[in-house]
Amino acid sequence: MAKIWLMKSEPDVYSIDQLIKDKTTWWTGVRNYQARNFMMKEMQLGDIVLFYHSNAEPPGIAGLAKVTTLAQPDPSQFDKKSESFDPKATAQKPNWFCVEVGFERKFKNLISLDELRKNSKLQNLLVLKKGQRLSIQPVEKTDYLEILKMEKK
DNA sequence: GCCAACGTTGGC
DNA sequence: GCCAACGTTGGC
Repeated sequence: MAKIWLMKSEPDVYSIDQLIKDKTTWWTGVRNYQARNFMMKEMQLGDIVLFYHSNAEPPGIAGLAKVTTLAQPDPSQFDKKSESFDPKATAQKPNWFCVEVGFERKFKNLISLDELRKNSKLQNLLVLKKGQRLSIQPVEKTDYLEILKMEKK
């Protein structure tokens, strides 16, 4: 069964509108081991992605994507010009991996962090926890279904 | 292996 | 722009 994930992106850097244009994108630049392990070890084809706009006005869930290719070495770790360059990584022993995600649907209205907070049914949602900086988070199915309900309101 | 110092994230 | 919270680094 497909798992559900929340993936953060700063819209100034990469927004859901850009994903609409690109149709798919490699989720490069993740440099946190926990987030990497989710992509590397747990994500499966067809997993659902809640596309979250962080550092945005307002922050919130902008729409849906899905995992279209399993984890591959993140090319940005080898690119000296990239901010995500990792001098310790080699082609034989890459340190970082990324999946490819494809656009599914943009919500008519962004579901803001504020709205999510106000929904008392979403107490398990990690993004609502104080100090939760992890850029890729697992989401429980019940929470996902509840979020979809919020979209229709 | 501890932990202080530092860098980053991300809401506000 | 501020700063709390967190992850990582590196000296010991």
